[in-house]
Amino acid sequence: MDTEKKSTAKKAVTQDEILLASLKLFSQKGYFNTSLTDIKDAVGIKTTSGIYQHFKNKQAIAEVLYSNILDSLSVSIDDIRRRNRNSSEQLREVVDLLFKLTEDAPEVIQFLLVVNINEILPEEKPLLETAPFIKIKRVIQNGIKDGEIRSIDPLLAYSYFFGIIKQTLSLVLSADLPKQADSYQSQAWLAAWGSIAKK
Amino acid sequence: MDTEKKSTAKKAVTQDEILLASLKLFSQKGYFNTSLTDIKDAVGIKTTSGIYQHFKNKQAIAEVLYSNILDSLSVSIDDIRRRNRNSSEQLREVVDLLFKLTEDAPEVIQFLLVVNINEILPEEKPLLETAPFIKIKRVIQNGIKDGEIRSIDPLLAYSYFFGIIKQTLSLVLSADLPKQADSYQSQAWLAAWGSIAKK
DNA sequence: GTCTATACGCCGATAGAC
DNA sequence: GTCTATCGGCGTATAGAC
Repeated sequence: MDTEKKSTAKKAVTQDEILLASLKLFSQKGYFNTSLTDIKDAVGIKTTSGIYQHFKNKQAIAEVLYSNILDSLSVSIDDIRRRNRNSSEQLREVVDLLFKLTEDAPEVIQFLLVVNINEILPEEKPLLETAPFIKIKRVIQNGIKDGEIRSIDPLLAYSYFFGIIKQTLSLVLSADLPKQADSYQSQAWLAAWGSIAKK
Repeated sequence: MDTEKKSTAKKAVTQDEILLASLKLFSQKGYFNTSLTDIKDAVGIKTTSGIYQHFKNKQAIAEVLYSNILDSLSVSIDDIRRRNRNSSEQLREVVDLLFKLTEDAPEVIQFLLVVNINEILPEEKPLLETAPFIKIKRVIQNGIKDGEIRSIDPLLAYSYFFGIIKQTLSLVLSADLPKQADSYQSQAWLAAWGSIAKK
C-alpha cells in the first residue's frame, strides 16, 4: 500500500496524509487544542483551504478517523475469532493486538482510549455500542456459556477484563510504566483473565 | 456550612456557585464545549463579567475545581488510613467512597475520571502524581510489604485494582450499568481485590 | 488541488458607570 | 459585585484566481 502511493507521488497532499497528521495531533494535544492551522502545518501546505478539498470540516476528520479505527479493529477481531476456539484464546489475542498497537501505533490507542469521543462527536455511538466492542462482548458471553468465564453480568466481566487492560495501556502510553510493553503484557493478561475466569 | 451561606444570602453570586455550575457543565458537555456564556447562564447573572470578579479566566475555574476535588479526596483518604489497619480494609473503604461519590456527586467522579485534565490544564500534574493517588500507592506498597498483596510492581497493582474500579464506575456514570451502584460495588471490590491479593 | 484574500462569528476578556 | 459596552483575536470557513 506504500508502493501505490509512491507511484502516484508528487500528487500533493492526500486524504490519508491529513488523517494521519490529524490523528497524531488529536492524540497528542487533544482535538480542541488542535486547530486546522496545526493540521495544515503538519501536512505541509500553506493554507487550510486545501483541507476542505477532502473534508467538509474539522469534525468530519475526526469522524472518518474514528470510523476507520473501529473498522480496522472490527476486522482484526473477526479474524481472531475465526482463528481461535476458546474465549480465553480469543481474548488473549485481543490483548496481544492492543498491546501491539500500543507499541506500533500509540496514537491509535490514545485516540481510542484516552480521547473522549463523545465530547468531540456528540452524535456518535459510545464505544461500547460499536461493532468491535459488541463482538468482544459476544466473546465474553460465549465464554460464560461454555463455562470458561464465571457466571456474572457480561458487562461486568467486560468491565473487569478491559478495566485492567485499558488502565495498563494508559500507563504505558503515558510512560508511567517504563517502555517495553511486552513485559507487562502477559502479566496484565493474567490479571485480567483471572478476574473473570471460572476457577 | 450551609447555615453560614444562608445568613449571608442575598449577596449575589458566590464563588462556590460558579464552581458548582462549572463542574456540572464541564462534566456534562466537556470543558471545551462549555463557554463562559453557558456558565453565566447557569449561575443566573446577565453577563460574563461577574465571573471575572472571582476568577482570572476560564482555566482558573478548572484549576480550582481540580485542586478542590483532589484536596477533599486527600483528606478522606487520610481519614480512611487512620481508621483502618489493613490494606484490604483501607482499599475497601476507598472503593466505598468512590461509589458513594458516584451516586451522590456523579459530576465529581465524572470530572475526575472521564474528563482529561491534562488536555485542559497542560501545566497540571497528572492524576497519578497528585496527593490522593500517591497515598493510595502507599497503601498498596504497605499491602505488599505486609504480605496482603502479591509481590508485583506497585504501579501494576494500582493499575489492576483501579482499572477495574474506574471502568465499573464509568459504566455506572454512563448508565450502561443500570442504576443502583450498590449492587456492583461489592462485586467490583471483590474482583479488584482478587486481582492483586496474595492468595 | 493549491494558492490569495477575505469574511465573520464566537468567545474570552477589559474598562468603566452604577 | 453587577451591569453596559466594546474589543481583539483566533479559528473556521468560503470565493475565486491560478
